[in-house]
Amino acid sequence: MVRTPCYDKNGMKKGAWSPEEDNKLKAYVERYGHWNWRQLPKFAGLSRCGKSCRLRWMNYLRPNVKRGNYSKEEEDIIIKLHDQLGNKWSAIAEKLPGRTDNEIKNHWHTQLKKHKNQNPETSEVKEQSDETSQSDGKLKELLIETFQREATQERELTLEGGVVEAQSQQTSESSQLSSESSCGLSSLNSDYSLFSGINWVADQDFITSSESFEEPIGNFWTEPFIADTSYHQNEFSSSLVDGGLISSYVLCHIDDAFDLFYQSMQELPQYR
DNA sequence: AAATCTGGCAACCGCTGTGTT
DNA sequence: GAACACAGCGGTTGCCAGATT
Repeated sequence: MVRTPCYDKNGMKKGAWSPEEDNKLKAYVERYGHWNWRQLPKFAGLSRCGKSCRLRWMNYLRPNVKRGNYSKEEEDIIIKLHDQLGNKWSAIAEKLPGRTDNEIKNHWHTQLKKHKNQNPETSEVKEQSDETSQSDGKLKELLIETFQREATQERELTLEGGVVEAQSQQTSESSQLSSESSCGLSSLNSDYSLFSGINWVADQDFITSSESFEEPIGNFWTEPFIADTSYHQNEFSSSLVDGGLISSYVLCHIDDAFDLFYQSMQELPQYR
């Protein structure tokens, strides 16, 4: 099922990921964000290339990634969108929250392509008509349902995260600041010299290798996090974060979900 | 029971687009 | 505008598990 682990000439590990590697990557990204995929493995204590880390995170470790068990509705959406968009797997994945482009692509090649060949009439691109409206209606319903499910999950995460956040704030300053960076740093310029003196290295409990870093380690995590403030566009969000009620990481995902939902709705004819 | 075939999926590779210098 | 670095995308491959012979 998976490639056997091996090392390339640069000493980079390839092939299947071990649970230990998964834990390191997950812990690092959740804590510090993916501010630079190329540099990330070094700081996370992984002997992997950045691309490999990104892929593993996006397709497997990322929160809310759904695996297997495609519903009929989801398959219909994939078929419909494939008719419209072709092999734009990332674009198709955007319409199916929780599904990754890689997984959709695999599912297409292993299941839906056959299905489509067997039922060619279902794959026709229909003109704007009553039929289209009907299928768009179903699509809309599914999008709403999916969005509501995602939003519920996010709320649960928010509540859990808020408690954890509040607790960790009491015990450790660094945990508060690091969690905020999970989202904010992701959108930052990769020139991390902006943050000279930052301890980007994962905590030692995430790292088993003896690799050390010579960059001076400063007190970044106890200082105001400038970049992240630009991310919150309303006072409510900011106050929640400032108040320690929720982490900006959670807020980012909620924002993403809203954006995705809004974008999806905009593309339906009756909502244009 | 052993050998072979096939399906499914994780992961790699190479290309492209975008941003920065 | 050229050169470079990086992230992201889509095609493809490698390998395992289960099915079939």
